[in-house]
Amino acid sequence: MSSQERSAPRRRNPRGQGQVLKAQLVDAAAKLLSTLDQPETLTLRQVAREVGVAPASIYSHFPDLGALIQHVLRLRYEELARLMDQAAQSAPDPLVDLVARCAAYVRWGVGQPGHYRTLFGGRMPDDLVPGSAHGAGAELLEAVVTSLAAAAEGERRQPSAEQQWQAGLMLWTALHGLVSLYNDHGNIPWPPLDDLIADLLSLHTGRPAAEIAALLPQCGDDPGLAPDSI
Amino acid sequence: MSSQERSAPRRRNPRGQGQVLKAQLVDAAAKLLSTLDQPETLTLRQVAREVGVAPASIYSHFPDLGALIQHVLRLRYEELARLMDQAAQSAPDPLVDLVARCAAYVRWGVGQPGHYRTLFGGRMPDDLVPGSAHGAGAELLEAVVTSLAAAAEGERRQPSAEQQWQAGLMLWTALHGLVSLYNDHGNIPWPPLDDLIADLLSLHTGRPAAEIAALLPQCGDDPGLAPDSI
DNA sequence: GCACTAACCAACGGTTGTTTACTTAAGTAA
DNA sequence: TTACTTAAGTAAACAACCGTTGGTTAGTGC
Repeated sequence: MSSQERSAPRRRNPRGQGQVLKAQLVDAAAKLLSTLDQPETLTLRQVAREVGVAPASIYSHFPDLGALIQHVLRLRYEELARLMDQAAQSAPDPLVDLVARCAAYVRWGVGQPGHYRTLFGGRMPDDLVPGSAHGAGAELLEAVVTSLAAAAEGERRQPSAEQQWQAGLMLWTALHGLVSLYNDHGNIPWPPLDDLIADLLSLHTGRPAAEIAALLPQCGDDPGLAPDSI
Repeated sequence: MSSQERSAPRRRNPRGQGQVLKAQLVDAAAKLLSTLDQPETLTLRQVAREVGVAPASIYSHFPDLGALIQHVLRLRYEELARLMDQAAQSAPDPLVDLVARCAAYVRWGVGQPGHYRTLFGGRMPDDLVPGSAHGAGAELLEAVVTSLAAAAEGERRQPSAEQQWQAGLMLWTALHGLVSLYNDHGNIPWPPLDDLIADLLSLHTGRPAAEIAALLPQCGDDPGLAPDSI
């Protein structure tokens, strides 16, 4: 697994290029976080080994291990938020917006199980997860609540603010439960993911599942960002 | 936290009472598993300290740390299954059965966050979690699927077996997401738990939330087992 | 006294995060 | 070219843990 056991003493970066190692450290930590069975067992020395550098060298770029992890998590969190916003940015109406947003959420979570668990699994100490400090993805949640409420316009009865909030919460918990169990229990026979997303959104919007399914963006649509950054 | 630093060398148990320590070890491990922020970082030496015993003494009763943890998890799993069955055993009809079962699940999960995470959080290595080896609470899931299908009898269209399975899955993911997020993110303003349960079951059964809420057993009903065994 | 059981002590080999002191090399200015 | 400065990274050590083992002690009941 490790690229180099003890091969070359590693070509040192030139004078002003100290940031190169920093980027390598971030990439390696991200890769390990998403690869490890238990992301919270990420080790400073693992990162150092992955990059091929001495453990102490990390302290030139991050004050401690926690700061490195926190930096990686912040990047992932921003990536997810950006992805959801991009998915919804050209939506012609609130329902499409909601569907695109939720589909992006689920697909990102299923596509990156390690990162998802690390961000939303509640495993990391709270002060390490960026969103958690402000309410665990509060921005994402609020966007979903807003979209859901807007999509529910024109219903028979206008729900109160509390009801809107509760409905959004329920939707988020359902999305989270779907991603979590889908990721953690691959051994049970899951239906196609898109069917589940459509079914879930159908339940929470009251629209027929077929209508939702027709609105689901294709998997290849709007990748948002190429998988270059790991 | 630890009861005794290094006080007395611990009164030795009498001749035939070697099992006393075993029970104490199980209790201590269970307590630590439910208390620790990261249950998977449970340590043999932590258990030994909690009981006030030398680390090596554990090996008289369990072959290794994994066996001890596995034993504790099996107990918790059986406790949850028994609790759900007891909650539903005197249900007059499938809907009440379903509501009682799901309410028991959620309440147990919310009442014992550490145990719930340990069992269903996907944190432990698979071979340590008893249910996971056979499909992660497959029995619980099947019971829910059955109840949900029975409760949906008399609907307009009879769903196919696949549809029943998918509906049960969706219900379980929703329950799991609710418990997980409720436990992990206490900082966001949650509505009363019973409201959420009623709302969730209302979505998944198509019945009015008020009807479900009326069926919810009171919190004190049928404790099933006293909180004696930790 | 003797056998047995319950539990202990000390150690081994390993891991971890972090610190301190040091080396090497690149760029800069004389 | 040579000397100086400073960034980049290393090596070695530290103290704290970990799971596990082998051999040992001390009480108990016959």
